[in-house]
Parts: sequence; C-alpha cells; structure tokens
Amino acid sequence: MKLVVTEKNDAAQQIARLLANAGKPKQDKVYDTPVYRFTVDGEEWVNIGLRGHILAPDFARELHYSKKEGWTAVTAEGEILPASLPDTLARPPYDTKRKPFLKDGVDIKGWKVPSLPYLIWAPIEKQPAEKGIIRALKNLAKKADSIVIATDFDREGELIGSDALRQMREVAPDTPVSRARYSAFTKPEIEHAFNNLVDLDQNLADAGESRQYIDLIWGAVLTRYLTMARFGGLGNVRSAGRVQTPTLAIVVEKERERNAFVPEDYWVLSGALAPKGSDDDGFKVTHATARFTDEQKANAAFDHVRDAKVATVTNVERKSRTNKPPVPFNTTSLQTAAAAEGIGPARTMRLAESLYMDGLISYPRVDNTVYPKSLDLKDVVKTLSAVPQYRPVCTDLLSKASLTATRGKQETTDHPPIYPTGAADPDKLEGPAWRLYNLIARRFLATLSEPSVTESTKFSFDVEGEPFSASGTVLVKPGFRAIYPYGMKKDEQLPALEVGDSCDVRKMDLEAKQTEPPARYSQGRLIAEMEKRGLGTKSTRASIIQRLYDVKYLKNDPCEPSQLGMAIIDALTKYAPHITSPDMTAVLESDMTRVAAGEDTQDDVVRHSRTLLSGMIDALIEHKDDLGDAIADAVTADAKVGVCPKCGRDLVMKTSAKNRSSFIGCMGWPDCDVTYPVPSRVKVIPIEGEQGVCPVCGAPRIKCQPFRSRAYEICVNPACETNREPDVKVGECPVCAAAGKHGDLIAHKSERTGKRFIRCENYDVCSVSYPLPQRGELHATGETCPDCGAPIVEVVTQRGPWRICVNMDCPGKEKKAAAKGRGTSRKTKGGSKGTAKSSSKSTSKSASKGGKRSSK
DNA sequence: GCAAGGTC
Repeated sequence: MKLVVTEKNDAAQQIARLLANAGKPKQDKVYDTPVYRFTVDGEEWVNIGLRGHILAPDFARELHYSKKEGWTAVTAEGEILPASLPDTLARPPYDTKRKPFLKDGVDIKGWKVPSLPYLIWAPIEKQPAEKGIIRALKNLAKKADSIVIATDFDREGELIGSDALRQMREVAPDTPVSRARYSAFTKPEIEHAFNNLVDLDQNLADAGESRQYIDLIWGAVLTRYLTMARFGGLGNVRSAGRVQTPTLAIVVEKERERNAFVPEDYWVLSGALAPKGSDDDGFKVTHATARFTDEQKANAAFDHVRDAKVATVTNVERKSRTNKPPVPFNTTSLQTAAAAEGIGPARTMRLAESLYMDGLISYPRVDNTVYPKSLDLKDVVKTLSAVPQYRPVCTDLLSKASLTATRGKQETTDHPPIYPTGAADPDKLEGPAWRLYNLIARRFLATLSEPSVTESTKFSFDVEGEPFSASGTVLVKPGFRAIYPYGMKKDEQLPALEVGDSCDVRKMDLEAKQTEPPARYSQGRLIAEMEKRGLGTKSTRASIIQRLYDVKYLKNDPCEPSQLGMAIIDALTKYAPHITSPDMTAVLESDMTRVAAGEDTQDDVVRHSRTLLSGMIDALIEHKDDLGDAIADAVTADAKVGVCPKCGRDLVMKTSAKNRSSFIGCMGWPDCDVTYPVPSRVKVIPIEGEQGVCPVCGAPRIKCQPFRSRAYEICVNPACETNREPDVKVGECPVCAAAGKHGDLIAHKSERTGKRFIRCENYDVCSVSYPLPQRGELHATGETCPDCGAPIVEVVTQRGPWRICVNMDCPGKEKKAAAKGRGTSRKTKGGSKGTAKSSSKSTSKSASKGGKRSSK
C-alpha cells in the first residue's frame, strides 16, 4: 500500500480524484480523520490530509506555563535553570549571576516568574498539536510499503511534511519515503509530480523551522516582558511579535502624523449656474483657483462675482474614458474589497471559509490572480445563471462565442483565484455571508465582461472676468459596471452647452476651510500596507489585525491606536527597535533563503537571532519600571470616560471584583465615592469635548454601542433629569388581588441603577416584580398574557413596536423559542460567535432582508 | 496568559 500525505483534506481528495484509474476513490475514516482509498495500476493507495502544522514548537517542558503556576521557569527541584542546554545551542553570552528580571521565583500574585535573559536561550521542543491526525498518520504509516509526502510546494509545506515524516519514522523507520512537488491540481501536473518523485528538502524544512523558533523566542520573551512589567490582571496580555508589532507601528505612525498635523486655512469660491432661462437648481461651478490660500485674494475674487448675473462658456472639453474590468480575486484583494463593503478582514475569512465548505466558492487562501486554462469559465457562468439576480448578465455572456477573462499581476498555479463554484440562494444565507458571496460572484462575472465607458465633460466659464469651471462624468456604456457596482461614483450630469452659451448665476459662496490631516488606515488598507511591506501572509494578516484589537492596542474602524498601543510602540522603539520594524521580517527572509540554499544552518541563524535579542534585554529590564508606569498611565487614559462632577478627577471604566460587571468609577476612590452604572451588553465609547458632559447634571455622557443595533448616547447619571421616565401603570397585581386588596403594577425606573422594571405599588409589603427591556418607549396595553396572566407591554424601538409578556418564566416563551430554534440551527454552527448568540432572534429575518438589500 | 504559520 502506498501512503500519500497532503497538507489538507481538500488536497488529499483532489489528488485521489486525479490519480485513481480504476473507479472513483472511496472515502473512509481512520480515527475520525477522512482518508481516500483508490487504486493506481492495481496498486492500493491511501491519501490522508493533515491540518497544516501537526507539531507546535514550545519551550522545554520545565519552562511551560500552566494555569496553576503561571509563567514559571522553576523545575521540580526548585532549580531556576534547566539542567542542561542541548549541545547545539551556545551557552548564553551573559552573566547568570547578575540580578535577574523580576527576581526569579518571586511571587507575583502567586506566580513564579522566570528570568527573561534565560528564556531567550531556553531549549525548544516540538509537541504534538493534532493528536487525532497523528494517530491516524502513524496507523497508516505502519501498514504502508512506501510513503509520498505531497504537502504544498513551499517552505511551510516542506516543514509540515518534515514534521509528518518525523512522526511516521517512529513507527515506520525503514519505509521508503519520497516527495511529490506540484503546483496545480490538474491531471498532467499531478501525474508528472508522482512520476518524478524527489527527496524531501531538509534544508528548506529547516529554514521554516528557524522561522518558527525565532518567532516564538522573540514573541514569548517580549510578550512576557510587556505583560509582567506592569501586571494588568488576568486576561490582560500585552503581546508583541515579528508581524503584529510592526503592523501596530504602522498605525501608530499614521496617528503621529495626524497629531503633528497643523491645519492650514484655505478658501473655496464656488457657486451654482443654470442654462439661461431654465428653472432647475443648476450645477456646481468652482473657481479655477480650487483653493485660495490668501484670504485677501479670495475676497477680491468673491467681490467680483458675488452679484454676478451671467456666466459665459469659454471652453468645452469632452473626454471619453475606458475603464477596464477588475482582475480576479485573490485573498488580499477580496479582503480589501470586502472591507470597503463593511466586512472586516477577519470576518471575511471566517465567512469565506464557510462558503468554501458549503461548496459555494473556491479555496479562499490564494495569491493567484489568473484563472487557469483548465477552469471552464462558461460552465461557471451557467451555474451562476441559476441565481435570478445574475441571470441577465449570464445569458448575455453565454451568447458569446468565447469568453475572455482579465488577468492580474500575480500568477501562481497552486489554486485558481477565488470564484463562485455554486449558485447560492440569497434567502438561505445570512446577511453578511450573502453579501460576501454576492461580491465574489459579481466580481467573477465582471472579470468576463466588457470595459465600461464614461464620458467626462469640463466646462470653463467666465464670470465677471473670473475663471470658473464645472465638470461632470456620465456612464455611457455600462460594460462590467452592469454587474459590478462596487465603489462606483454617482453620475454627475451636466447640461448640453457650447462655447459662447450663457448661463444664469444662481448663487456664489466663499467658504473658509481647513486642510484635513492624513486619513487613518481602514482595515482593508492596512491589509494592503502589510502586504506591501512584506508583513504576514495571506492566511495570517486578518487574524493578526484582529489580535491587535483583542489586546486593545487598536480600537474603532478606521484603525486607531489606543494610548496603550502608542505606549507599547514608544517603549519598544526605544529599547528593542528591531521588533517594531518590518526589516526584521526582511532579514529573516534572507536568512531563510540562505538556510534553504545550504549556505547557513538553522542553529547559526537561530543563535544569531537569540544573540541580537540578548543584546536588547538589558536595556529593557533596566527600564522596566518606566515602561510599567507608561503602560499604567495609558491604560487609565484609555479607560477614561469623563471627569468627576464632584471632585474633578478622572472617571474611568472599572470592573467589579464581585461579578465582573462594568461600572464607571472615580479615580479618586476611596476619597471620592462617585460611581455610575453602565448598561449591560453594550460597548461604551467615551464622547470627547463639550458633548461629553451632560448640560443638565454635569456627569459624563457616553455612547453605547449594543451588538448589531444602533448606538445611542446617554448621560451616565441615572438620577439625571434626562434619564427620568414617568411611572406607567401596566396592570394589576395578582398576588394583592388574591389577598383581597388592590395593587397596581407599575413600570418604574430606578434612580440608583438606571434599570427599568415592574413592581407592585405595595412594594414595601408585596414582592411581585418583573424585569423589562431596558431600551425603547414603553406602553401599557391593558392586556394580560393568555399563558401566564402577567401583563403584556408594548415596546417601541427603532425596528418598530413589539409586544411582550413581562414574565421571564412564562410557559408561552419556551414554546416560541423551540419553534424558532429549529429552522436556524444550521446557520449558528458555521457563523461567528456573534451570529450564534443572536440566532433565534434575528437569523431568519436578517437573512432575507440582507439578500434584498445588496442585490443591486 | 506567550508568536506566526499552516488549516477547520
């Protein structure tokens, strides 16, 4: 039996399909891992797909951190340093007797902390990360007569293959092993690869492993340093890494530019003209000097034209422009295009993964932007014509004798560019999933379509001796724009005018303006910038940006660094500049190339990198307290929501030690006891400037962003006049009624917590109460619930009015939930955390709504 | 409670 090991399940399946020459491959499972059995010229073959890397590098066992002991470097014997270093590693070039960082073995909240200088030189081991796959792999390797490593044809692929081989060698030490190298899933390419097997390139695998080690060493050492410099509490990691830190630096650099920006005054003289005698509002004209930097000159020009009645056309320029259709999508261009449509890169990849698994799009991690010859374009168009929105364009394309597709600059042959492989039903996909599919399908059709032609017109005018101009652009031949409207500008139509025609001057205005600072990066542009600077790969960029948000270095979209993010970059730029620059990646790349070429060894390259970091650790440790203070200040600044109306100190977001809920508290505590509640399940965004102070009570106003609904602003003080709501009678108290007395049920808003709830008017003696939705206008209906007898209230929100029985335990609710839950279970599985949470409420509705909205 | 790289 011949065993073929690929990098992923998808590849195992494709290779089986292409090589089987006696019937279709049979799918089987070995310990839950899918494998494909088939025969080639009478020989039995088995294909197994790994899941990327199956081993993960980590520090030697005694240096592992555990939940119980934290980041300890303490051995079982209480010894700080591991007993011995592997011979291949040099002894650390530092004095082990010197005072270590955060004194070894000192307890910090129960954690023992290792010496960082030592961690740099700590031995690294590779541990199994995919135990199920490894078991299946070994099981098959034992039975195999020969083994072919057929992982992806790149550095990481060679490393994944080498790791797999190491595992197999434990059970099959003598089985012959070879390597298949292919770069496209086509029959000739795969057959050629398997007829011309080579040996595994250990140098290339070593190059990949050096990358793993260097990333781990720098990442772990600097992350531990930043995290321990000022302990931020559980869950507050301050991370650093070869890719994430330079990426953060890019965003911080832009913010610095913005902060250093000095706005300049300029003036714009513009007005409206209309063809003589017409009665429309006219079109916009601007003075030939688009920006006056001299106020006097602007005023002088304005004085000439402010009372003008007539403008004369002095010149007409018409230009027609052909716009080429876009090129096929690869991962990066999909991410940037989706980001422009409001789907962030990380979410795009999650959605793309699930569209791929559902057979709706091709493999989403690809650099290629040229469709392979083997892809039957017409066939894809035929498939897409099943989607009503695309049918007219598909019919049009299918009527052509042949189809020509655009080509991008990057051409690789491992996977085709991202294209639709199935027809989606807008009603069956959730909103964002449909929007992404729609983008991909339309992009595909656009790459096969004609160019679009726009015609732009520029009129020049004379108004009382001052030169003015107007321009407009009109789409005269839609071409690909008929199917691909993304990022399209609106038509600006100008009337038909010729030289010598005159127009009525409708108005003239002089506007004082200021130059704007450079714009922040959108997530899409940040992805593009990372690619430009060689940071990360198509598969990692989205998650790295997400990570920067998760550790609170970045906030908002477009990307804005937090004070914490700026402080981290500040400190690292000073004491470990290497990690903040993309150069580290560039140097690593050239090192890898030398290792792969056999001109350098893994040990040398890793040792050199360790030495470099060693040289920085002294300065870092020396300034640990400065950095700790800077981090603490930055975190406080990030948490600030306003100023205490009582004592004038900062009010910050705090977390209750008791139940981990958030509240706003004064930094002056315990001298000042001012606290305010915060609505639960919302993201709190401080409001800067005057708008952030309540004009009525002086407490801060904040913006609350609930998950997936509209943000609102409130004063944080629940007792404030602006938060007061009149009590509403919503029914009668059943308990009091049973006892023979009368009690109204009142909807009431607490002045202490700001929470709205229903209580019996006899609340001093009667404990009947019900919770209420916290947002929306409340109305009594006078009705009671048929299932439980509790009052029914009406709540009016932005989505419209809805009615609800106020009893949380009402038996009627379970019935409804069960009925709703059934139809949507499929969606909650593949989606994000967020979609899972909101499943029962909004899935069915948002799916159909989203479909209609984006089917332009 | 560490990175970045694969893939799910």
